[in-house]
Amino acid sequence: MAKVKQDSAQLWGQSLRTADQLHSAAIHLLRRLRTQDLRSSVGPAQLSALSVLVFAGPRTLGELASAEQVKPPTMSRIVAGLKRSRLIEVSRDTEDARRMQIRATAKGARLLQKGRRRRIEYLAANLASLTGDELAQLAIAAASLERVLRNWT
Amino acid sequence: MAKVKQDSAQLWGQSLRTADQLHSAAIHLLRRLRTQDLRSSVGPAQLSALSVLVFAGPRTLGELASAEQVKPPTMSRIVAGLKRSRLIEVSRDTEDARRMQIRATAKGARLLQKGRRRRIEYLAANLASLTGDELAQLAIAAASLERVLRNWT
DNA sequence: GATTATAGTTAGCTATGCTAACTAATTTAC
DNA sequence: GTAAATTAGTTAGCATAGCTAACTATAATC
Repeated sequence: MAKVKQDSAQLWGQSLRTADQLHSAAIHLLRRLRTQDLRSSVGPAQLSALSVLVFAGPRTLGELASAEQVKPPTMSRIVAGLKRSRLIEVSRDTEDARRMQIRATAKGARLLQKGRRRRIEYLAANLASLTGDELAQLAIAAASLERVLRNWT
Repeated sequence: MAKVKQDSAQLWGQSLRTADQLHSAAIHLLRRLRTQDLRSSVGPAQLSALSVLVFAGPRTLGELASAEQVKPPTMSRIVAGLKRSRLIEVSRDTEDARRMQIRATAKGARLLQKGRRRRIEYLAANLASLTGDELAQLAIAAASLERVLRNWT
Protein backbone atom coordinates (compact mmCIF):
# COMPACT_ATOMS: atom_id res chain seq x y z
CA MET A 1 0.00 0.00 0.00
CA ALA A 2 2.73 2.40 1.01
CA LYS A 3 4.51 1.47 -2.20
CA VAL A 4 1.50 2.21 -4.35
CA LYS A 5 0.94 5.48 -2.56
CA GLN A 6 4.51 6.51 -3.12
CA ASP A 7 4.38 5.54 -6.80
CA SER A 8 1.30 7.54 -7.50
CA ALA A 9 2.71 10.51 -5.62
CA GLN A 10 5.81 10.32 -7.80
CA LEU A 11 3.67 10.08 -10.91
CA TRP A 12 1.76 13.15 -9.85
CA GLY A 13 5.01 14.97 -9.23
CA GLN A 14 6.20 14.17 -12.71
CA SER A 15 2.85 15.16 -14.15
CA LEU A 16 3.16 18.53 -12.45
CA ARG A 17 6.69 19.11 -13.71
CA THR A 18 5.74 18.08 -17.22
CA ALA A 19 2.61 20.19 -17.14
CA ASP A 20 4.72 23.17 -16.13
CA GLN A 21 7.16 22.63 -18.99
CA LEU A 22 4.38 22.17 -21.51
CA HIS A 23 2.57 25.24 -20.29
CA SER A 24 5.64 27.40 -20.56
CA ALA A 25 6.64 25.95 -23.93
CA ALA A 26 3.17 26.47 -25.39
CA ILE A 27 3.09 30.10 -24.29
CA HIS A 28 6.49 30.89 -25.72
CA LEU A 29 5.87 28.94 -28.90
CA LEU A 30 2.68 30.79 -29.75
CA ARG A 31 4.28 34.10 -28.90
CA ARG A 32 6.98 33.35 -31.46
CA LEU A 33 4.58 32.18 -34.13
CA ARG A 34 2.33 35.17 -33.62
CA THR A 35 5.00 37.37 -35.14
CA GLN A 36 4.36 35.69 -38.50
CA ASP A 37 0.76 36.89 -38.65
CA LEU A 38 1.79 39.98 -40.53
CA ARG A 39 -0.48 42.63 -41.84
CA SER A 40 -3.31 40.25 -42.61
CA SER A 41 -5.64 42.83 -41.01
CA VAL A 42 -7.47 39.87 -39.54
CA GLY A 43 -7.11 39.43 -35.80
CA PRO A 44 -6.23 36.17 -34.04
CA ALA A 45 -9.78 35.43 -32.89
CA GLN A 46 -11.05 35.83 -36.45
CA LEU A 47 -8.30 33.60 -37.82
CA SER A 48 -9.04 30.95 -35.23
CA ALA A 49 -12.78 30.95 -35.92
CA LEU A 50 -12.07 30.82 -39.65
CA SER A 51 -9.88 27.79 -39.14
CA VAL A 52 -12.77 25.94 -37.52
CA LEU A 53 -14.93 26.70 -40.56
CA VAL A 54 -12.22 25.66 -43.00
CA PHE A 55 -11.20 22.44 -41.27
CA ALA A 56 -14.44 21.31 -39.66
CA GLY A 57 -16.94 22.68 -42.18
CA PRO A 58 -19.93 25.03 -41.84
CA ARG A 59 -21.19 25.78 -38.34
CA THR A 60 -23.83 27.86 -36.60
CA LEU A 61 -22.81 30.84 -34.50
CA GLY A 62 -23.43 29.00 -31.27
CA GLU A 63 -21.38 26.03 -32.39
CA LEU A 64 -18.54 28.34 -33.35
CA ALA A 65 -18.74 30.10 -30.01
CA SER A 66 -18.52 26.85 -28.11
CA ALA A 67 -15.74 25.52 -30.34
CA GLU A 68 -13.79 28.69 -29.59
CA GLN A 69 -14.79 28.69 -25.91
CA VAL A 70 -16.19 32.15 -26.23
CA LYS A 71 -19.62 33.64 -25.45
CA PRO A 72 -22.14 34.22 -28.25
CA PRO A 73 -21.89 38.04 -28.25
CA THR A 74 -18.15 37.76 -28.77
CA MET A 75 -18.57 35.33 -31.64
CA SER A 76 -21.27 37.55 -33.10
CA ARG A 77 -18.73 40.33 -33.51
CA ILE A 78 -16.02 38.01 -34.80
CA VAL A 79 -18.43 36.71 -37.44
CA ALA A 80 -19.40 40.27 -38.37
CA GLY A 81 -15.74 41.09 -38.96
CA LEU A 82 -15.13 38.01 -41.09
CA LYS A 83 -18.25 38.75 -43.09
CA ARG A 84 -17.17 42.33 -43.70
CA SER A 85 -13.87 41.00 -45.08
CA ARG A 86 -15.79 38.48 -47.22
CA LEU A 87 -13.91 35.56 -45.67
CA ILE A 88 -17.16 33.83 -44.72
CA GLU A 89 -20.74 33.66 -45.98
CA VAL A 90 -23.78 33.56 -43.78
CA SER A 91 -27.26 32.25 -44.56
CA ARG A 92 -30.34 31.38 -42.54
CA ASP A 93 -31.09 27.79 -41.65
CA THR A 94 -34.13 26.63 -43.62
CA GLU A 95 -35.36 24.44 -40.75
CA ASP A 96 -34.89 26.92 -37.94
CA ALA A 97 -34.88 30.57 -38.89
CA ARG A 98 -33.09 31.54 -35.70
CA ARG A 99 -29.96 29.66 -36.69
CA MET A 100 -27.26 30.82 -39.07
CA GLN A 101 -25.26 28.69 -41.45
CA ILE A 102 -21.75 30.07 -41.52
CA ARG A 103 -19.26 28.83 -44.08
CA ALA A 104 -15.81 29.91 -45.22
CA THR A 105 -15.53 31.45 -48.69
CA ALA A 106 -12.79 30.43 -51.12
CA LYS A 107 -11.05 33.66 -50.23
CA GLY A 108 -11.27 32.79 -46.54
CA ALA A 109 -9.84 29.32 -47.09
CA ARG A 110 -6.97 30.74 -49.16
CA LEU A 111 -6.12 33.38 -46.59
CA LEU A 112 -6.17 30.86 -43.77
CA GLN A 113 -4.02 28.31 -45.54
CA LYS A 114 -1.49 30.92 -46.48
CA GLY A 115 -1.09 32.24 -42.93
CA ARG A 116 -1.04 28.77 -41.51
CA ARG A 117 1.65 27.71 -43.95
CA ARG A 118 3.72 30.72 -42.94
CA ARG A 119 3.50 29.88 -39.25
CA ILE A 120 4.18 26.21 -39.76
CA GLU A 121 7.14 26.71 -42.06
CA TYR A 122 8.59 29.15 -39.56
CA LEU A 123 8.27 26.59 -36.79
CA ALA A 124 9.52 23.74 -38.96
CA ALA A 125 12.60 25.77 -39.90
CA ASN A 126 13.38 26.14 -36.22
CA LEU A 127 12.88 22.43 -35.59
CA ALA A 128 15.85 21.88 -37.90
CA SER A 129 18.20 22.16 -34.92
CA LEU A 130 16.81 18.87 -33.62
CA THR A 131 18.17 15.47 -34.54
CA GLY A 132 15.96 13.08 -36.46
CA ASP A 133 15.34 11.11 -33.28
CA GLU A 134 14.36 14.16 -31.31
CA LEU A 135 12.01 15.22 -34.07
CA ALA A 136 10.41 11.80 -34.12
CA GLN A 137 9.93 11.91 -30.36
CA LEU A 138 8.41 15.34 -30.62
CA ALA A 139 5.92 14.05 -33.17
CA ILE A 140 4.93 11.18 -30.88
CA ALA A 141 4.60 13.56 -27.93
CA ALA A 142 2.44 15.92 -29.98
CA ALA A 143 0.15 13.01 -30.78
CA SER A 144 -0.10 12.10 -27.07
CA LEU A 145 -0.93 15.68 -26.29
CA GLU A 146 -3.60 15.78 -28.95
CA ARG A 147 -5.17 12.70 -27.42
CA VAL A 148 -5.12 14.33 -23.99
CA LEU A 149 -6.85 17.36 -25.47
CA ARG A 150 -9.51 15.27 -27.18
CA ASN A 151 -10.30 13.44 -23.92
CA TRP A 152 -10.20 16.59 -21.80
CA THR A 153 -12.47 16.70 -18.77
CA MET B 1 23.61 13.19 -53.79
CA ALA B 2 20.17 12.07 -54.78
CA LYS B 3 20.01 10.06 -51.59
CA VAL B 4 20.94 13.00 -49.42
CA LYS B 5 18.48 15.21 -51.22
CA GLN B 6 15.70 12.75 -50.68
CA ASP B 7 16.57 12.34 -47.01
CA SER B 8 16.53 16.02 -46.30
CA ALA B 9 13.26 16.40 -48.18
CA GLN B 10 11.75 13.70 -46.01
CA LEU B 11 13.11 15.36 -42.91
CA TRP B 12 11.56 18.63 -43.94
CA GLY B 13 8.26 16.87 -44.58
CA GLN B 14 8.32 15.42 -41.09
CA SER B 15 9.27 18.77 -39.64
CA LEU B 16 6.26 20.32 -41.32
CA ARG B 17 3.89 17.66 -40.07
CA THR B 18 5.28 17.88 -36.56
CA ALA B 19 5.18 21.66 -36.63
CA ASP B 20 1.54 21.47 -37.64
CA GLN B 21 0.69 19.13 -34.77
CA LEU B 22 2.57 21.22 -32.25
CA HIS B 23 0.94 24.40 -33.45
CA SER B 24 -2.52 22.96 -33.18
CA ALA B 25 -1.83 21.32 -29.81
CA ALA B 26 -0.39 24.53 -28.36
CA ILE B 27 -3.43 26.54 -29.43
CA HIS B 28 -5.90 24.09 -28.00
CA LEU B 29 -3.92 23.54 -24.83
CA LEU B 30 -3.77 27.22 -23.97
CA ARG B 31 -7.42 27.65 -24.79
CA ARG B 32 -8.23 24.96 -22.25
CA LEU B 33 -5.94 26.37 -19.60
CA ARG B 34 -7.27 29.86 -20.09
CA THR B 35 -10.57 28.79 -18.59
CA GLN B 36 -8.83 28.47 -15.21
CA ASP B 37 -7.88 32.15 -15.12
CA LEU B 38 -11.38 33.48 -14.90
CA ARG B 39 -11.70 34.68 -11.36
CA SER B 40 -8.36 36.42 -11.01
CA SER B 41 -9.69 39.71 -12.47
CA VAL B 42 -6.24 40.25 -13.95
CA GLY B 43 -6.01 39.91 -17.72
CA PRO B 44 -3.69 37.51 -19.54
CA ALA B 45 -1.22 40.18 -20.65
CA GLN B 46 -0.88 41.43 -17.09
CA LEU B 47 -0.39 37.91 -15.77
CA SER B 48 2.22 37.20 -18.38
CA ALA B 49 4.17 40.39 -17.65
CA LEU B 50 3.94 39.67 -13.94
CA SER B 51 5.39 36.22 -14.51
CA VAL B 52 8.45 37.76 -16.11
CA LEU B 53 8.95 39.95 -13.06
CA VAL B 54 8.45 37.09 -10.64
CA PHE B 55 10.64 34.56 -12.42
CA ALA B 56 13.28 36.75 -14.01
CA GLY B 57 13.42 39.57 -11.46
CA PRO B 58 12.99 43.34 -11.76
CA ARG B 59 12.99 44.85 -15.22
CA THR B 60 12.58 48.20 -16.93
CA LEU B 61 9.48 48.90 -19.00
CA GLY B 62 11.37 48.51 -22.25
CA GLU B 63 12.82 45.18 -21.17
CA LEU B 64 9.39 43.96 -20.21
CA ALA B 65 7.97 45.10 -23.53
CA SER B 66 10.59 43.24 -25.49
CA ALA B 67 10.30 40.14 -23.29
CA GLU B 68 6.58 40.14 -24.01
CA GLN B 69 7.06 41.04 -27.68
CA VAL B 70 4.85 44.03 -27.31
CA LYS B 71 5.38 47.74 -28.05
CA PRO B 72 6.22 50.17 -25.23
CA PRO B 73 2.84 51.95 -25.17
CA THR B 74 1.11 48.62 -24.68
CA MET B 75 3.43 47.66 -21.84
CA SER B 76 2.96 51.09 -20.34
CA ARG B 77 -0.72 50.39 -19.92
CA ILE B 78 -0.17 46.85 -18.68
CA VAL B 79 2.21 48.19 -16.04
CA ALA B 80 -0.31 50.86 -15.05
CA GLY B 81 -2.93 48.17 -14.50
CA LEU B 82 -0.60 46.01 -12.40
CA LYS B 83 0.39 49.03 -10.37
CA ARG B 84 -3.22 49.96 -9.72
CA SER B 85 -3.80 46.45 -8.39
CA ARG B 86 -0.63 46.75 -6.26
CA LEU B 87 0.86 43.65 -7.85
CA ILE B 88 4.03 45.55 -8.79
CA GLU B 89 6.04 48.49 -7.51
CA VAL B 90 7.72 51.07 -9.69
CA SER B 91 10.66 53.32 -8.90
CA ARG B 92 13.01 55.51 -10.90
CA ASP B 93 16.45 54.28 -11.84
CA THR B 94 19.04 56.25 -9.86
CA GLU B 95 21.53 56.17 -12.73
CA ASP B 96 19.17 57.09 -15.55
CA ALA B 97 16.06 58.98 -14.53
CA ARG B 98 14.29 58.02 -17.73
CA ARG B 99 14.21 54.36 -16.77
CA MET B 100 11.84 52.64 -14.40
CA GLN B 101 12.64 49.80 -12.06
CA ILE B 102 9.63 47.53 -12.00
CA ARG B 103 9.40 44.72 -9.47
CA ALA B 104 6.67 42.34 -8.34
CA THR B 105 5.25 42.86 -4.86
CA ALA B 106 4.70 39.96 -2.47
CA LYS B 107 1.02 40.18 -3.34
CA GLY B 108 1.88 39.94 -7.04
CA ALA B 109 4.09 36.91 -6.53
CA ARG B 110 1.40 35.20 -4.47
CA LEU B 111 -1.32 35.86 -7.02
CA LEU B 112 0.85 34.64 -9.86
CA GLN B 113 1.90 31.45 -8.14
CA LYS B 114 -1.66 30.68 -7.19
CA GLY B 115 -2.99 31.08 -10.73
CA ARG B 116 -0.09 29.20 -12.18
CA ARG B 117 -0.60 26.34 -9.79
CA ARG B 118 -4.27 26.20 -10.77
CA ARG B 119 -3.42 25.98 -14.47
CA ILE B 120 -0.68 23.45 -13.98
CA GLU B 121 -2.70 21.21 -11.71
CA TYR B 122 -5.55 21.31 -14.19
CA LEU B 123 -3.21 20.22 -16.97
CA ALA B 124 -1.47 17.63 -14.81
CA ALA B 125 -4.83 16.10 -13.87
CA ASN B 126 -5.58 15.67 -17.55
CA LEU B 127 -2.18 14.10 -18.20
CA ALA B 128 -3.31 11.28 -15.90
CA SER B 129 -4.80 9.47 -18.89
CA LEU B 130 -1.28 8.89 -20.21
CA THR B 131 0.86 5.91 -19.29
CA GLY B 132 4.08 6.49 -17.37
CA ASP B 133 6.05 5.98 -20.58
CA GLU B 134 4.00 8.44 -22.53
CA LEU B 135 4.36 10.98 -19.76
CA ALA B 136 8.12 10.49 -19.70
CA GLN B 137 8.27 10.97 -23.46
CA LEU B 138 6.20 14.10 -23.19
CA ALA B 139 8.64 15.50 -20.64
CA ILE B 140 11.57 14.80 -22.94
CA ALA B 141 9.75 16.38 -25.87
CA ALA B 142 8.91 19.45 -23.81
CA ALA B 143 12.60 19.82 -23.01
CA SER B 144 13.49 19.57 -26.72
CA LEU B 145 10.91 22.18 -27.49
CA GLU B 146 12.26 24.49 -24.82
CA ARG B 147 15.69 24.15 -26.36
CA VAL B 148 14.29 25.02 -29.79
CA LEU B 149 12.66 28.09 -28.28
CA ARG B 150 15.87 29.21 -26.57
CA ASN B 151 17.82 28.90 -29.85
CA TRP B 152 15.10 30.51 -31.94
CA THR B 153 16.20 32.48 -34.96
C1' DG C 1 -52.94 30.90 -27.79
C1' DA C 2 -49.89 31.96 -23.87
C1' DT C 3 -45.74 30.81 -21.87
C1' DT C 4 -41.19 29.24 -21.95
C1' DA C 5 -36.89 28.22 -24.15
C1' DT C 6 -33.39 28.99 -27.63
C1' DA C 7 -30.46 31.66 -31.20
C1' DG C 8 -28.41 35.80 -32.03
C1' DT C 9 -27.83 40.91 -31.53
C1' DT C 10 -27.08 45.35 -29.27
C1' DA C 11 -25.15 48.28 -25.77
C1' DG C 12 -21.69 49.24 -22.79
C1' DC C 13 -17.75 48.01 -19.94
C1' DT C 14 -12.63 46.42 -19.66
C1' DA C 15 -8.32 44.79 -21.52
C1' DT C 16 -4.92 44.54 -25.10
C1' DG C 17 -2.76 45.49 -29.43
C1' DC C 18 -1.11 49.21 -32.72
C1' DT C 19 0.90 54.01 -34.62
C1' DA C 20 1.81 58.85 -34.19
C1' DA C 21 3.06 62.44 -31.58
C1' DC C 22 4.51 64.07 -27.33
C1' DT C 23 7.74 65.01 -22.78
C1' DA C 24 11.83 64.40 -20.36
C1' DA C 25 16.48 62.80 -19.74
C1' DT C 26 20.87 61.46 -21.60
C1' DT C 27 24.47 61.34 -25.06
C1' DT C 28 26.90 63.10 -28.89
C1' DA C 29 28.71 66.79 -31.85
C1' DC C 30 30.73 70.81 -32.58
C1' DG D 1 29.32 74.10 -22.88
C1' DT D 2 25.47 74.35 -25.44
C1' DA D 3 22.72 72.49 -29.54
C1' DA D 4 21.26 68.41 -31.76
C1' DA D 5 20.24 63.68 -31.74
C1' DT D 6 18.94 59.62 -29.32
C1' DT D 7 16.54 57.05 -25.85
C1' DA D 8 12.75 55.91 -22.27
C1' DG D 9 8.36 56.25 -21.41
C1' DT D 10 3.55 58.48 -21.84
C1' DT D 11 -0.67 60.18 -24.04
C1' DA D 12 -4.18 60.12 -27.54
C1' DG D 13 -6.80 57.77 -30.62
C1' DC D 14 -8.11 53.66 -33.15
C1' DA D 15 -9.29 48.49 -33.67
C1' DT D 16 -10.01 43.82 -31.89
C1' DA D 17 -11.68 40.81 -28.34
C1' DG D 18 -13.48 39.36 -24.04
C1' DC D 19 -17.50 39.82 -20.70
C1' DT D 20 -22.64 40.63 -18.76
C1' DA D 21 -27.22 42.41 -19.16
C1' DA D 22 -30.94 43.29 -21.76
C1' DC D 23 -33.13 42.95 -26.09
C1' DT D 24 -35.59 40.69 -30.62
C1' DA D 25 -37.19 36.92 -33.11
C1' DT D 26 -38.29 32.24 -33.74
C1' DA D 27 -39.52 27.59 -32.01
C1' DA D 28 -41.29 24.40 -28.68
C1' DT D 29 -44.39 23.31 -24.92
C1' DC D 30 -48.48 23.27 -22.22
